[in-house]
Amino acid sequence: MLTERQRMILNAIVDDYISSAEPVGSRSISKRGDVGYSPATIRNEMADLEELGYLEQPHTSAGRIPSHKGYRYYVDHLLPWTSANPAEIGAIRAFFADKLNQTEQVVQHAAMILSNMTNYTSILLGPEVFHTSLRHFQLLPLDGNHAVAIIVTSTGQVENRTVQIPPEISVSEMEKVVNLLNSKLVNVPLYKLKSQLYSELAEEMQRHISHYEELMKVLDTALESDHEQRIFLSGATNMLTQPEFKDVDKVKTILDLLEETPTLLKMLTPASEGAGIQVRIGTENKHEAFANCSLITATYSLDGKALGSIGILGPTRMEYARVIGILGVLSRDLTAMLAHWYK
Amino acid sequence: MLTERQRMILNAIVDDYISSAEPVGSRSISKRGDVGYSPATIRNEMADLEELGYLEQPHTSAGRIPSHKGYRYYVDHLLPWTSANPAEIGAIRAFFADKLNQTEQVVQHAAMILSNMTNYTSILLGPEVFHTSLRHFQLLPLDGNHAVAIIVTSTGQVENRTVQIPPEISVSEMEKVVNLLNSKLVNVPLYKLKSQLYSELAEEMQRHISHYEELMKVLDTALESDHEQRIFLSGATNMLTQPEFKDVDKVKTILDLLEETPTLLKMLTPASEGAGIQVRIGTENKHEAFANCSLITATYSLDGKALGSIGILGPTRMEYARVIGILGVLSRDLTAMLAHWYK
DNA sequence: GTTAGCACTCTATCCAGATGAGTGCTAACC
DNA sequence: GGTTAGCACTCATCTGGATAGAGTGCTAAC
Repeated sequence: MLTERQRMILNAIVDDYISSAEPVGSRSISKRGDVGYSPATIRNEMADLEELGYLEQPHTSAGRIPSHKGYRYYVDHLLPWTSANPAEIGAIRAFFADKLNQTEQVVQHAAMILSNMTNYTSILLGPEVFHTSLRHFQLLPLDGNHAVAIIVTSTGQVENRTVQIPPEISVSEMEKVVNLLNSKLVNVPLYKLKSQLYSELAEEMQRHISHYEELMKVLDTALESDHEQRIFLSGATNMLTQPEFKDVDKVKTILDLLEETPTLLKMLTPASEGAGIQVRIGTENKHEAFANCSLITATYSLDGKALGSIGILGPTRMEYARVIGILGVLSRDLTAMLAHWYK
Repeated sequence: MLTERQRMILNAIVDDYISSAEPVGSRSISKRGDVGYSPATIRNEMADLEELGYLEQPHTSAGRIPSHKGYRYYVDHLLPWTSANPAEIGAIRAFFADKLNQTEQVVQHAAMILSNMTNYTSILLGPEVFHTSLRHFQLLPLDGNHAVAIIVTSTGQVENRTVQIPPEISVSEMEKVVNLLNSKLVNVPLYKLKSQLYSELAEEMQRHISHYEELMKVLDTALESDHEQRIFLSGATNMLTQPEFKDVDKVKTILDLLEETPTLLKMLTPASEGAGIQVRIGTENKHEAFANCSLITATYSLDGKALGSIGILGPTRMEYARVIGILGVLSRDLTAMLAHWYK
């Protein structure tokens, strides 16, 4: 258990280090207006805090920098969990007032806004497939052999896929099948579409429709879920402006990881439903490349179900308070907008 | 006019520098098996080549590096314009055999293949809007107030956009209009859709349809061409592995430019139709940030019209021969595949 | 409990000299 | 005349030592 003074000093050190990226010494802490102690006193406390594991010393005669444990304590106990400041809130609101477009575009632009505002890297996960269902299915013939299968989801996303139509299947038959699908599969979650197709419709189709085999093959590819979750990245190069990443090799491992969609997906998937804003510091992110990074994530939702998430990636020395404020406002607004938009 | 020996020496220097990224000296050229002259002779020629502007010296006692003019000469006159080697061709072919999906996915994956094969950054421009026309238009109601406008193009791309439907417009009226559009606007190039709507259909609609004003507003947004051309980037971080970009600041200006879609678009748009493979060296790219980069582009087409283009961005010291070979094979195959796919 | 003072530690920076790659020039060679 | 060996010269880079400065830990005084 830390004393009040230790908490204050730890707070001051983290704050200082966040803005300077240099080890902070006892003198500079002592000189701050809000700290009424001499450097010597601060030094004693710093030695204690180091022994407790909250601070680290790069070398004997350098100042202290917060350890991961120190950041963790800072985030959990010292951070002012304020909302974003009015100017920032204004910018976010203006963005939503402006862009009442389709979900995906909003999400994409939100990523840009975020990275511009924070100067960190923003990662957005598009509306999640698991919680969306089929609203409408359609096949548009392109020519004799091909058609576009169009799937409209409950969140208004449109997925499309070109399929090959065997010549022996007639247009009228195709139409019959599409109607059947629309009457039976609407409101079924996307990821269940295929199993549902086999369990509920196969029998009926087999009775009424010729060329059953070929048709099923077409539908199978049409409903193929390449619904890979969409990931929108913005401001990846902001990493390059951080002094801790002035080493090209280090930054490369990070940027490479950012190009790996599956990894990002795993990272952004919230640990527990509705956990609100999560902060993962340094090695708490499972990846070695992110050992010196922190990731702050929030989710946005529709009908109380998490639809996607928003993440900000920066150095462990990150402006936690500000980012958390902005993320909070944005995720709330995104949720509100989706609710209003899709009732 | 260069002598044969000068050409050979220039060729050797460029080759050497491409693989080493270090200024090359007379001795190392002399030691190559295919050059039968002593360092002194080479030095004399090098001095001449420098005077002619083909070589540069970073400082007095360093070796020579090719100037932009030198690279240009190399590309125009010395380069073996061979095709890619069998292994590379095999990899490309395997990719096309595997991925007979929709155009956009193919393009996206092609970008990845390219950057992996070359270790440079690949930039692909998706099928171009100017040369595609409307194949089918459709409005799918989502709820009382919204509908998804779906535009299928002649190349099989599907664009979609959510629009707001004023309550006073009835479903049957909407259907009438959609049918009208499909009968009158099919095969009209996308970028002409809106003007055509006003010039050819406005009058007829005004006569037959109530709520004309509101309807036009809906159609106007529905046909809005946010057909921003799609750009697929891959391997942007490969830039970081190049020794000439070990300076974080330099690489940042490049990566930042890569995030600017409009700039890339301008760069990748071919200077002249059907120009085949183009090589832009250093400052020939209009942007300062690319002063030390070269961009090699090729186009792929359908019915003889350029549909999109493929680009490889690397340092001016780039493996021109190899990249050109690979790009040639890929653009031909992409063209062939599109032709086969959409007849 | 707090603070001033001081010796100590360690890094970063600067400078001088050594190193070596590579050139340009001259003179000799074929 | 073209080619090459030899040599002096240049210049970036590397090395090691000296120095400055930031910051600590400890002790003693307040």
